[in-house]
Parts: sequence; C-alpha cells; structure tokens
Amino acid sequence: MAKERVTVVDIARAAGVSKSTVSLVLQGSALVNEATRAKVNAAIRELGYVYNRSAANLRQAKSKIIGIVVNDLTNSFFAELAVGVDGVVQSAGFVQFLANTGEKSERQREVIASMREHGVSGLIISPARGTEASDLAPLVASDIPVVLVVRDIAEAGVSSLISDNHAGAMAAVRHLIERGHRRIAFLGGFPDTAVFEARMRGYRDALREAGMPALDELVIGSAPSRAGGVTAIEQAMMLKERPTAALCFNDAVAFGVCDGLRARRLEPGADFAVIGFDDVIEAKTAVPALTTVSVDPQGMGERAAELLLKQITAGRAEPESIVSPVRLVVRQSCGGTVERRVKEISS
Amino acid sequence: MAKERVTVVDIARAAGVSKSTVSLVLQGSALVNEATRAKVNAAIRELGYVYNRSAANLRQAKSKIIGIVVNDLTNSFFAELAVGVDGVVQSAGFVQFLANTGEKSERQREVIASMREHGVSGLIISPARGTEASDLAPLVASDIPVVLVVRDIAEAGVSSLISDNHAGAMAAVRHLIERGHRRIAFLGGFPDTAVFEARMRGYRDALREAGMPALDELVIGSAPSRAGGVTAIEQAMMLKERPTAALCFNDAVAFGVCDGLRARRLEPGADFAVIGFDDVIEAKTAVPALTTVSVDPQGMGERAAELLLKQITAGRAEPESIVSPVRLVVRQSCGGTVERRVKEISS
DNA sequence: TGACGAGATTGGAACGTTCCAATTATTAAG
DNA sequence: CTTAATAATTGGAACGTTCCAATCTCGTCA
Repeated sequence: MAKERVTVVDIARAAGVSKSTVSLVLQGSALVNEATRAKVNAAIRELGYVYNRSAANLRQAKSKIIGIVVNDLTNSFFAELAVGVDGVVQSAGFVQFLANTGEKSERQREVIASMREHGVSGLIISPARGTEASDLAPLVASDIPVVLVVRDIAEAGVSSLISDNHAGAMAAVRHLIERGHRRIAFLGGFPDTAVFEARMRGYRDALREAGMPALDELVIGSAPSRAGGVTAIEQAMMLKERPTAALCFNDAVAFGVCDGLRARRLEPGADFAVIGFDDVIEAKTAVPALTTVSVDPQGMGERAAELLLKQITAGRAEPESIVSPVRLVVRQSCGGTVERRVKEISS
Repeated sequence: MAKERVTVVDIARAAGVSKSTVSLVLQGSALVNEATRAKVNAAIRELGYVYNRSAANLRQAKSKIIGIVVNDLTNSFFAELAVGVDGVVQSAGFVQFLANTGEKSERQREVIASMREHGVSGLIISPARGTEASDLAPLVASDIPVVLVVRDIAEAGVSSLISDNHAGAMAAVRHLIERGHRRIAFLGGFPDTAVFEARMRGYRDALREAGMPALDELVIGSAPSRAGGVTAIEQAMMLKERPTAALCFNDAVAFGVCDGLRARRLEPGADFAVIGFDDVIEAKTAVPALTTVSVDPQGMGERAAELLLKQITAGRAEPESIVSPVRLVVRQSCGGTVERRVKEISS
C-alpha cells in the first residue's frame, strides 16, 4: 500500500534519459530536444509524478512562496486585500502563505518566524497593533523583501503602501461642509493607531480650513467594527448638542452607525449624513448606498504584491513608501441626490 | 554583504558538538544533556540561526503544512471559516496555506496541484462550484487526508463536514408558519448546488408538513450575495400575490433582501419577515438584528481542522461524514418581540 | 577489577532536486 | 577529411536536515 514516491530518477529511467535531462524539462529549458521533452512529459503523466518543491528549495535558495500576514481577516477589508494579493501572486507562479494574527503581536512573531523557516521569498504585512520596528529587524537583516500595507512603521526601513488617509478624510469632511453641515463628528477606530491619527488630522484640518472649531467631544473612538459603530453613534447622540453628520473611521463602523441610527428611528442619509472609509464591496449595495472614501482594498493588495515581486526579482532595492491616492465616492448615505458622482482627489 | 546561511553545522562548530546533537536539540529530544542543550541554544541565538524546513521535509516526508482552499474569501462566512481553521492548525504547530479559487475550478486544480508540490500533509477544501470527484482523485490516490467543508461531494470518498441544511431550513420555515405567515418565499442562491437543494428541500418539507402548498413561483434563485438578495426580493415583489416572509439562502442574501425592502419603504421585521442562514458576525449587530440559522462558521473551521489533524496523525482513517447541528437564532428581522430566544434543533 | 548498562554523543548515509563541467552527437566551415 | 562550433545530454557534487548504528563515558554492581 505504502506506495513509493516517484522521483525524477524514476521518470528518467522510464523515459530512457538522465535525471539531469528530466530536470531541464521540468524547468522548461530551451536546450532540450523536442522529441525527448515529449517522451519525458509522457513518463511524467504516466507515473503520476509530483514535483518536490522542498528538494528544489534546498538546492536553490529561492522558494516561490510569498507570505501575507494580516491583522484581522474577519474584516472584509483585509479579506479583499488578501484576494488582491493572491491574484497577482498566483499568476506570477508563486503561492500564498496566509496567516491571521488577530491583532496579537505575539502571534505575529510566531507566524513570521514560521514563514521564515519555510523560506518565503517575500512578505506582505499588515502589522498588528503595537508592532515595532524591532519585530521586523530580523527580516531586513536577512534581506527578505517586506512590504507593509495599510499601516506603516516608519523606522523599520522597509517598503510600504498606505492610502492617503489625510487627504481622504479632508475630502469627506469638505463634502459634508458643502452640504451645509456644521456639527460633524468623527466616529470609531482606536485612537492609538497611525491610521486613526491620519484620518482624524484630515478631519480636523478640513474643519479649520472652513473656519470651524474642532471639538474634542465630537471625536469618539471605538472598536473599528460594526458593533463599535453602534456604540459610537449612541454616545454621540447623548451629547446636548448632537452632530448632524459623521465621518466614520471605516466602512464597518459606518454600517454600525447606520444601524444605531435606525434603532433610534433616524434614517441614515435623510436625517443624518454618514460617510465611511475603505469602500468595501457591500458599500455599493447597502441601503442606503454608503458614501465613502474609496481605498480599493483589492487593488491595494494587487499593487502591494506587484511591489513585492519587483523587489524579489530585482534583488536588493531601495525601500519605497507609496501613498496610494484615494477618492471620495458619493452615494446616498450623506443625503445625496446625485448618485455615483465621483471626485478625484490627491491626483 | 551576501551573508552565508547559518546551518546546523555552523552552530555545531560554535557550540563544540556534532551536528547530530544540534539536530537532537532542535527536536527537543530528551536524550541530550541539559548543559549541552543550553550551549547549543546559546549558539543558535548568537548566530541567528533559522531552521530550514525544506531540508527537513526532504528527509522526513511530512511537512507541517496544511492547505485550505475556499471558493470565495470575499464572503465573510468563508473568511471566518478560515480563521477558525487557522487557530487550531497553528496551535498544533502547523502552518496554513490559504488559497482562494473564486469559484473557478480551473484555479482550484492549480492551487491543489501547487499545494501537493509543497507537500502539504492535509487539505481542507470548500469546493468551487462544479467540482467533481475526479478533481480530488489524485489526492486520495496519494493518501493525502482531505476534509471537505460546506459542500460535500458524495462520490469522492473523503471526509466531509457540512451543516444540517435540511433541518435548519425546516426549523426556520416552521417558525415563520407559527408566526402566522402563509406566503413564504425562498430567496437567493444558485439552484444547481447541493446546499441550495438541501435548504430548499427543508423549506418545502416544512410547508407540506403544515399542509401548505409549495409554489414554484416563490422560489427565486440569485447570486448568493448581498446584491443577489436585492434582485431576488425585487422579483418577489413583482408577483401578483406577494409573499409576507422569506427564508434566504444565506445571510448575505438576507441583508440584500433587507436593503431591497427598505428601498421600497418596507421595514424588515415589521412589514416583512426575513430569516437568513449562516449567522455571520454582522447578523447580531445589524439593525434589525437578523433572525438566522446559526452555522457558526468559525466553529466549523475549528472542527474541520480537528478532524483533519486527527486523520493526519492517525495515518489511514475511514472517511467520516459529519453533519453539524444547526440552531435557529431568533432575533428581530422576523418581527420578533422575543429577543435572543434560541431553539435547539437536530440535537 | 571487570563487566555491564544507561546516558550522551557522533559520523555518515540518505532524501529529491539543481547546477556545473564535461561529454557526445550533429552540423558547418575550411 | 579535419576542425570548429553548436546542440543535447549527462554524471556527480552540492544543498541542510534527519535517522541509524556505532561509539564513548561513566557509575554501579558482583
């Protein structure tokens, strides 16, 4: 029963050539005769040979595996990011190692170590909260290309791809101001993160630009989830002077805010303007369709993967920090009458 | 710059022992002296050694990798399933290879082949639509344990873990009937899938049981997504005799149905009863909270992983087909006044 | 003292591939 | 007909680990 593994020498014997020739065929080398190539391929099919990548990796130090570690796969933003990465990585002949850290940096350390042991040729990381440059140090020390997405870690000295959070938040708030809103809240997100900081700064700057005060009571943090959105809007509605509009930390929070509003018999869009951030797929089909700052998670995953592949093939490359432009997609959740109007920002 | 890889012989030399001893230490063998173990570990830290799993895999034919392939990572049901798997797999010292097929069986063939080349010791597969037993044949032929989740393929002869779709659908429809509904629709899902078939059969059986007719016009297929739900409810509302309630193929469809109702100024729960299937996390926090048949995707992922690990360690095991019990979670989207009441079904 | 066994340690042969240098067969040129 | 160039093919040495059987070092017991 315990069938022997069929190896390259088995098929060499079957095809009447040497194992070197078989290896050449496997690599699609040009210098093998068409007839023998056919013979070898026939033998491969015949014997049901499966290539052993471990053996290959051992010889040549590059592995055709890229790792992607995300902090919360449950959030569809990251799930979409992962499928974006997967797409380009696959078609480049690589395969994806995906791990979920659940925001735990201990777990993150483990999975990164494990990926290193497997000899990944590069890593795309959306770092867990509280990740420090020192966590990535061993990677850069051993020249493994790393691309950070979504959250940058400035001191780490690796490439990064983040969205233009500041510009996006400003555009959203400007839009609300144009619509006549004067009390605009910023809802959701953990205040101790760089992304929160950037979006909140954009929010504040847009208010100042319009000569409006940026009140602390209108900035309400929460978990960056749907449930967090519900609690944030509840808290906002407790204020003596209630806001009439809100920019939310992300789309999940925005959906939660909509839920919370409905629970109070307020219709999002008509009675209260809400804008999200990310543009996850459901944003388009939700009712009301969510006005949001589009980050295109899938596209971001694709670009991150391309950047990483470039670095892998180029060998040593200078780390680049790309901030990816972002656009406000106006739909219905901010009382819009204009549907699908789109504004380009930050080039 | 191009630093040499640190190998086991390097640290052997540094620690003044043989490479065999180092190997023993790496495997946590009991028969190495405490003092030398310490010396070796010190050298490992000192030189920044990283274990080379490719080399290890080459020698011993087992790889500590398990693969998981899902048909649509964008659907949060599968994302949650994946994190469930990841959790138990990690803590068993394995690492997860995740691939997304996007329902394309061609892609599925590729990723499965690739995983085989990497020597995965087992595979959890949520098959793409139209997967046939023959697609899995090479896996069973080479004794690689496989656990099918969500969708079973009877002829494949591998283990499977699916939810009790028939019982769940029956319970949901019974509940609607108890509430006095007489025109109940079944909305969403691709009619040519086994899961659709099972849920729809449950729906029909419950109607018959109550002596009610099962009308074809009330069964409306669509893509199993939020957008699909919107179109399905629109179609349902075109009927001369409209339904007053619906069991939806899954939660995503149910959310879409709610959206579509609101677009017609109907309030889900109050004006029209909707029940979902799956119980994704958002079901609880949505407004109105979704009544749904709870499948617990994360728990399902965990159980699938445990089943797979059991088969991996046990060597050859008889394939088991587990149908996982399911429970109706009554929340607000079916006009409930009773919140969080829970009915256990199918033991 | 000698023999024995347990506890530690070790050298070397695998594992399945790739790569290099070397070889053979084939063709073209002189 | 020889030589050179080109096209195909090949054996064997890596790669970094694990495993086996063999060895070495003690302490203990008769």
